Amino acid sequence: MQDSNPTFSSKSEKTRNRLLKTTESIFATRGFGGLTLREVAQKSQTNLASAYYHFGSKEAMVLEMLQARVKPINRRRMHYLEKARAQSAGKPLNTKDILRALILPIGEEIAKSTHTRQTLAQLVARTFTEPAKFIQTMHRKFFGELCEKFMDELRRTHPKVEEKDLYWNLHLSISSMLGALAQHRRLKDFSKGTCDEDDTQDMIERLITFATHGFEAGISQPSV
Amino acid sequence: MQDSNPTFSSKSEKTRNRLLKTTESIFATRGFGGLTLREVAQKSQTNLASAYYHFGSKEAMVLEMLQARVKPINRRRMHYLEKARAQSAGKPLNTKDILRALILPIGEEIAKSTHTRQTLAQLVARTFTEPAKFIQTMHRKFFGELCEKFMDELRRTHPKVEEKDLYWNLHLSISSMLGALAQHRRLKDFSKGTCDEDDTQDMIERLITFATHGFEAGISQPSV
DNA sequence: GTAATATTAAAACAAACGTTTAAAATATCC
DNA sequence: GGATATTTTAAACGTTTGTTTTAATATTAC
Repeated sequence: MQDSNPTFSSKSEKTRNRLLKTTESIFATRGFGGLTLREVAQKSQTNLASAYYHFGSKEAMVLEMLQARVKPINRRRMHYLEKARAQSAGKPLNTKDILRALILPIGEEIAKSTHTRQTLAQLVARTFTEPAKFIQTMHRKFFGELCEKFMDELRRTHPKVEEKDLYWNLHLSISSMLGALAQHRRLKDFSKGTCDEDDTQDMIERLITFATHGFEAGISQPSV
Repeated sequence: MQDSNPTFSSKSEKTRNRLLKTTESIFATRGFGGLTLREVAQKSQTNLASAYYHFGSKEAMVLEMLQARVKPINRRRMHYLEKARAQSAGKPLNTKDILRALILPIGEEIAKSTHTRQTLAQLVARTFTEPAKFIQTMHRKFFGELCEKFMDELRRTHPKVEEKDLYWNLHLSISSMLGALAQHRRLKDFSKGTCDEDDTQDMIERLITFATHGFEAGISQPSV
């Protein structure tokens, strides 16, 4: 078996990236079960076996795509968190600052291009509803650590609030974010054109406000 | 082709219901693509062709299961809404009363049995992320009317708030509900045992509080 | 340029899918 | 209880799936 992660080639990298890009878009719209390697290969203008040459299996291919997408977003989340703490001069952060660090990076990624705008919202949301085991383990691996970092920050901001309440409301905040992302396209239809689904900036701001006030209402002793 | 909806039989109704029950549980955990008729038939202790005899196709079977599940929940939602309005003596309802009517029926259904507790949360959430077209049309059919009823009530409560803001925050409220339901099982793992996933009553109350305050923070002129 | 390697391409594999058909078994009705 | 309609069963259909194999084609190194 060949090395499934060749880094020395330059030409093939393009095929590889085309495959990943197609994988992303199909996985986002139809999920793991709805994604077929033949369609990915065809829409990437290459062969079926080529996908196997580069990734070894369907699972490995989707996994690699997810990692490539999720990692930079989580990096930016940590970046925002640390930046906020640097500016706060040792004082605890606002709930809003913490949740903004959680939500904003997704908005930035969505706003990057028309491609990601249509895709990433569904993609991220899908990783949470997909039942495939490897996605769940990936999830734990990628988000477990991140969640603890955010929990630490929330504990600092709300030192007298019970652990259980913090977990629950962080959970609800994350859920609202993912739910909103997953259903993003449905809003336009649902509001009969009143709401514009393309206004990413607006959505993110609304989400942050929504989550912040929901969070603070859910903990018994709001600190702000 | 036989009638796919025989109502005069009594014995076969049991097989039918067994098929629907199995369909529900598998669809909830693995989605439409992950559901196979062979597995449904096997776990229902009957034959593959039997499923075709009763429903005609995979799509029709899942659709019938969804209708049977969603309809009573929406009925209870309307019931709560009308009850609240009867008690308010013509005055506009609180935001919380409206959102409670939206959220509570799902909690009641979840609390009904251990079977539904494990299943329904995922099931409802999945109808929103599933890409299958027939689910989307069903969705519009079942929830379109309901949403307008709730929008009417929200307009009455917040007469000076812009239409767009109402839509957005109802959207976010629904999203947070579905997101929380979809990820319900993950909370225990995520909180390392701090939170009990089985406490449905607690979850529903938290959800209502979260959504209500998120909603009211998102509209420019809160009326309460 | 030639040998070695990395990459694509075509074809075939077994397994699993939704669906159909035809016959056996069961229940219902007079 | 026999005729009729209803339900269950078993077997097969054609497709499509993920995966493997084998050969052809680019690319790289010397």
